[in-house]
Amino acid sequence: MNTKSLLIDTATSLFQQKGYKNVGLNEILKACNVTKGALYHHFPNGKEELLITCLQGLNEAITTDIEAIFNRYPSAEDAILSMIDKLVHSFEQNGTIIGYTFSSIVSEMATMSEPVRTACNALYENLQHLYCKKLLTNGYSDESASAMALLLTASIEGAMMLCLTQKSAKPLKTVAALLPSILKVNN
Amino acid sequence: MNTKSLLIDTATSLFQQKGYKNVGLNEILKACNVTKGALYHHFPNGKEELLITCLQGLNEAITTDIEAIFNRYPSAEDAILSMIDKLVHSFEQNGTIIGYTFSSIVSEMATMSEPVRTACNALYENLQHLYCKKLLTNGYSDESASAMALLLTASIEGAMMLCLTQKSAKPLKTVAALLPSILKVNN
DNA sequence: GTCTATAATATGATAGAC
DNA sequence: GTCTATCATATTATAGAC
Repeated sequence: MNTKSLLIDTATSLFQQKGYKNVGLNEILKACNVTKGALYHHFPNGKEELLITCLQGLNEAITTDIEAIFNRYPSAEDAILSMIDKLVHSFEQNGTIIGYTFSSIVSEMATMSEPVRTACNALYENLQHLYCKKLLTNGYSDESASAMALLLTASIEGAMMLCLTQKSAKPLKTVAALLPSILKVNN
Repeated sequence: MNTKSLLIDTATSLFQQKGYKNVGLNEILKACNVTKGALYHHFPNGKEELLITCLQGLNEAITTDIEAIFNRYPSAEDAILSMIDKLVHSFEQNGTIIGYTFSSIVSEMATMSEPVRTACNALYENLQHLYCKKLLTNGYSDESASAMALLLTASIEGAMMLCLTQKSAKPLKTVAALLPSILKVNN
């Protein structure tokens, strides 16, 4: 893998786990054995530019991943439950946030940097768009699909935060257990 | 107000708005005209001790506040909607997180400091306990009340993050609009 | 209990050789 | 494109006078 991709991959993982400010450039550089000179060659605007590139990469990766899952399950309920299940497993394996959540970055940076806020917003909008599309194929109306997509995004992200504070995947599982009846309500 | 309370109030507000790492000691000190010597007299263990004290104070303030709202509305639905409404208004007025959300702190610190994680966890558990109690008086079973309390906590906290990235209170309003039917599902 | 001055360190960023 | 050495600054924390 080339240096730039290596930097992005390493930084993405660290940012997701520990947030933005908690990860120093030196930590990223050491983790992937790249020097400061190389980093500033690829990202002239430094750390923040690296973060935004990470968020954009994450956006593409998440889209690919979720679309693959959604294509396997015709039913929106099955599809979403399978997606959460994947989230639960990765949390239980790694003990940290990986995958479709980036709450650490959002809540830390949304009020601090406008370009980062925009990148985070694009990510959430894409996520909601994917959910929305799936719900529409399952007979939801335009407005109830979009409202439900927002609720899904919010409750999954919120549950992830509870998982972090509880050091347990239980909150995510509880939300998953409630979803079937909630999904039926608005359809 | 005495110096210690002043420090706690100022720091609580700044931490909620900008997170932990984004707020330097100097910023807190300057905002309330207190010197470093005074801070370290009251909080010998420095910034992290101050944060934990803030979280504990927040816990009490939130309990008082929510209990007051809940006492005004016998119906769980009315009570929770009124609570969210208060959140919406304070977001629209201030443009930042104030009140019952502390996602910035949680997601930033849960993986970094065990004492802070514990304090955040206590906060969420208290929140869920309050919701749970209210739902129980409205005829929910033990288990469906506790599951619903978790969903409420997660979806409100998640919606707050979407409000931050969208710079709009709409996500919180959408969640509020969906709540009535969701609350009916499990009761 | 509060003040100022200072320490020790870590941060992001830059310059210039190769 | 990558390296090392260095800079300027901000961070938390401490010491000691009052």
